[in-house]
Amino acid sequence: MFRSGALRRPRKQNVTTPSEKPQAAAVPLRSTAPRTAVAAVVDGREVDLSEVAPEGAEVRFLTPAEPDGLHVFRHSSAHLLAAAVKDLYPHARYGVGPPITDGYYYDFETAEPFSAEDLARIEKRMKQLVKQRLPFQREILPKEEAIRIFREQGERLKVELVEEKGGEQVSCYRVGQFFDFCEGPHVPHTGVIRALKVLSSSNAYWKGDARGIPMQRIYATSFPDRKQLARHLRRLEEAKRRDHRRIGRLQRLFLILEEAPGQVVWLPAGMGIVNRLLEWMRGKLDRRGYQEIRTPLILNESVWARSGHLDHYRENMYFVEGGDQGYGVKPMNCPGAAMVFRSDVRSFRDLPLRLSEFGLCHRFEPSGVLSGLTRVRAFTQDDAHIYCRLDQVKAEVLDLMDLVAEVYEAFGFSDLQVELSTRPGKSVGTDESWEAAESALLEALTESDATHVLNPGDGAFYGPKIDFHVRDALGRTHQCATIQVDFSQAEAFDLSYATPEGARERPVVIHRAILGSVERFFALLTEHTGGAFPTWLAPIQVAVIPIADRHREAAAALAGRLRDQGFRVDLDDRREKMGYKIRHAEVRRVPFMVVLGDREIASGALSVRTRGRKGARPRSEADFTARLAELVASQAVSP
RNA sequence: GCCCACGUGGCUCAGUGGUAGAGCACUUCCUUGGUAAGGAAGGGGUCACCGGUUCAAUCCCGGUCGUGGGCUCCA
Repeated sequence: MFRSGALRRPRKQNVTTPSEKPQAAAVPLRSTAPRTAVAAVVDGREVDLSEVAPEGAEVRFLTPAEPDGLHVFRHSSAHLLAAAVKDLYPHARYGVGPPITDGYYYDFETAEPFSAEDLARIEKRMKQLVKQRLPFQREILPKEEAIRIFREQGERLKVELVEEKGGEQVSCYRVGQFFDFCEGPHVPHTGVIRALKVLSSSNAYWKGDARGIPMQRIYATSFPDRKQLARHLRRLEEAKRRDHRRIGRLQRLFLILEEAPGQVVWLPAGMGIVNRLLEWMRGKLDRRGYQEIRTPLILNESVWARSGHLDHYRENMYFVEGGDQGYGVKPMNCPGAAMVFRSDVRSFRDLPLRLSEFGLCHRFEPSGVLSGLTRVRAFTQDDAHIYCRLDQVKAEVLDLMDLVAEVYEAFGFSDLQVELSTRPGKSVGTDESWEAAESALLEALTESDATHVLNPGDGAFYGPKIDFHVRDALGRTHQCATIQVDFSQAEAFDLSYATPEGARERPVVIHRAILGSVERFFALLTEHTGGAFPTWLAPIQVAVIPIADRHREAAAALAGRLRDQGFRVDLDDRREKMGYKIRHAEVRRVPFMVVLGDREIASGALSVRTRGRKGARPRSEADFTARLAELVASQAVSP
């Protein structure tokens, strides 16, 4: 518990609560707020409902139904979490506790990490505090006073924060016995946090500095009602169910060997999907004037010295020796592409030169960040380098945006978020070229009607870029496609082309990946579809299931006919019950199951079951194959 | 890389200081069955690896490797 001195309220004369201001004759916002409001925006400033709006002020109320309101709600929940932790573990010093996507966390400095039992206790305590409907009370006090209080309480982290961030007057909040440095606003009382769940704990560092103070972070979430919480928890379950590592195991798509951490072993089923995916991409690239190349996996160190990787990327690279020469394993495909460009005399007539490469890149990632197919040490980039003039950038980017949309829509990803990142502090290239490139990107974005977010100063040192984030079936976003302008490569590799006047000029390079890493895209697609791959990609498209031994011959004949038409068919003629085989196919998410028994043989029709749908419908073989062919040809998203 | 947890048959996981179990999967036999698991029998594990403590280690301790979650979305 807090020592008594710390508990004492700051003396009255030091406190300026809004209600004590002269204009306090007016009524607090709360009295006119809708029931679900958690805070208000008065003239653009977020405030507590206990505050009073000045005459004629513009007032808007925030509810958890909107992002800003939910933010306040979760922020208050974080305070509640810290309050519970301080009740139960008085020695835990509290750090920071912001709301995050889907919840909030709070960091504590403790000797011992929190166990699962601790988390359960904390959740229980939080719920007790909710029942008490404790008010969130704002207190404004002088900086020195706040520092004194936190120092008395032994909260050295808070002292540090107040010293760093506090103005002359410092805003703090009290909820029950818990007192925290915080700008607010907050919900009126803990009672509104009706549904909460403590999720997990893990390690973090004070201010994110791995050399700094280790902290124990507790993740939790909260909602204004239990239904929403239940829905969220169901979604978490669903995410687990769709985990590409689980499905990869179940459907025998890929392996990751202990002997080769961070690298993927593609099994036949997964390899087939990847191959079909890449063939499909190749078709698109052909039509858009790309020329595919393949460059060496390992290149002499001199190349990496020239490209700058040796200076800036060394710790992420693998090196090998051959003879007395040192070689670097490529972490990116750019130098190879640059050498292809340089291998011939280029003229302005050759531009834009679009060189694509499905290049296998190796990057030494720290062991702690590896994860399934999403964070690996070896991956295939669906890369391309477009060599063009600065004035061609816009047209190329427009074409790329079109390609990105086309590719992602084909898999049912309709929600693409676009980010434009501009020149960072440290960068190469002239002011004029940056300006031209940035405006080319911006114009392309505008013309393609893409709503985008601006990330000023977040571009690469060699040029501005556009990143794409896709939203999957569970509402999670993933960074995939990227378009980057590069002013550095042409210089580093002395690339040039002949202008109409016969002069030599440096081309601008556009790097771009559409799928990003093929491995990561595969993971995304697996989780997005829950393993129910669209028919054109599915490892097995049809499971042919004979009912009894006497139907095996007809089933084999049918399977043969389907295979002759190019379909991928599994003939399940094991001596098992039909229901068992149906289940087998359903679990593997085979798009179609065709059951063959006496009835089918007599009628000549097929009984076709579609995955995920109970029962079967009769269909003529011709209809069925026509339907299959159509699904494949159109690359239908479902089934 | 750092912190925490975990590593037991192909998979999911139980378990104990006295050289190990379940379900699924697999094999064989019986069953010939109408849209998500028929029955029986059987095979399969140096309990991740290396070292230590102990009469005895899968279990306790240390190390290594691997896996998982996390490592600021800034009061």
